[in-house]
Amino acid sequence: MFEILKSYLNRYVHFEENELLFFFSQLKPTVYQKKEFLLKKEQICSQYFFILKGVVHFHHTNANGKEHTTMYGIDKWWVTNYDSFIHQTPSNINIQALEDTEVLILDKSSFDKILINIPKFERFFRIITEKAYIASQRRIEHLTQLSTEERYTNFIKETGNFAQRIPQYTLASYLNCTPEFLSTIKALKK
Amino acid sequence: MFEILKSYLNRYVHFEENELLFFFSQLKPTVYQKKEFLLKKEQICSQYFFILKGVVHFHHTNANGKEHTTMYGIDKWWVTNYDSFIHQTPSNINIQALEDTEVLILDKSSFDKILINIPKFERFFRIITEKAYIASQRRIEHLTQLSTEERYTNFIKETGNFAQRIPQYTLASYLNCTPEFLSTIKALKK
DNA sequence: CGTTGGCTTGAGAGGGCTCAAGGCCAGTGG
DNA sequence: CCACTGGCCTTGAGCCCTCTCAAGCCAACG
Repeated sequence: MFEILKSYLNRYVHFEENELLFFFSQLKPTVYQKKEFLLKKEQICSQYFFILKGVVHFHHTNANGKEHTTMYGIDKWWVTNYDSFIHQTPSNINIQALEDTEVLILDKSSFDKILINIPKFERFFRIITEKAYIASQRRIEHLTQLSTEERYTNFIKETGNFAQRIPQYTLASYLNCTPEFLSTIKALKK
Repeated sequence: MFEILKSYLNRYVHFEENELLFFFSQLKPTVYQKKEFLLKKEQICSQYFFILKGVVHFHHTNANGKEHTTMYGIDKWWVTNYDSFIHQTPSNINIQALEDTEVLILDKSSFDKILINIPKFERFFRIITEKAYIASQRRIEHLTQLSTEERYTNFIKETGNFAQRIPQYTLASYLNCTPEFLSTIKALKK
């Protein structure tokens, strides 16, 4: 189970065996059933999740009462609500499993402890965060530069058959359009 | 000149005097005139900028030949094109001064050297990056959840009179609308 | 096998765009 | 020091992309 994570960690920073063992000792393997919540709105997010297998989505209900997906998390991603996790403030979003999902949980207190004990993990999490930031910037570019149809086409191109694993209404809101319009786009492309 | 940066650094991580001196020794004070480029598209971004005073904007020309501002940088911000800087790949955007702008420049090679010599800076840049990421996430929320008018009102509320320091057509593209429409919105709000 | 949630289809409406023209400075050169 | 010019902002008309609302369909699940 830790093998997946080990190869992931070593891709960015080289860790010694004892450092890895200490890190792994802080992780709690957990399984969430489909539709189960990893984090609920208003809670303070005290966990960093490494997804071993499955899919989650970040979502919240906006001012007009519509559910809006802001992000997906899949296999081999570290995910958390950064704002809530870092600042220990109430979350403005839910994190919910879209499939049965296996994760490794790192508590905020363990996270802080690891960073103090093994500075290399500062490096590791800096790099992870940089990648998340770069992805976020690309998302903004897509939202502002591409038409809805282009965003859809691009999503399919980049993620392959991932779209078949998620409810279409979540994808619509992720792409920033209505389910009806996404449906129309799909019909046009056939 | 380094006093501003010193108080900024110590806000996030406590540094010893000698660590700060080493860090400062790596920085190159520079002034860019209004309209001068800090980075041009296609160049590899090899510099991290700390803005002491002034304003810059990140922009590029999109497929339809329109200039698009993706981000502003102001006093006391660390800015760079992360994607280009981290991966040492050609930049897809320009960084250009909107006013005469004083910066401290940190080269990629110095950046790498500092991180190796003083691991505390890993912590510092992790925290900086987390903040940039959180801001980026909030920007996505605004783009997807708010109307153009709400985005404008919100921008004014959050930045005060900053809007008066920048050309309105750059703000229009930052808010993801046309200059004409932004002009209409402003007229409506009087 | 009925119910419920998600997807599709279609009509009508509107937010924001395009295109075009006019006005208002700020900067430049004579 | 003034006239000129080019860039930026404004205003308006017409249009289109995407939304809202409504109805029907289908698959999954109790």
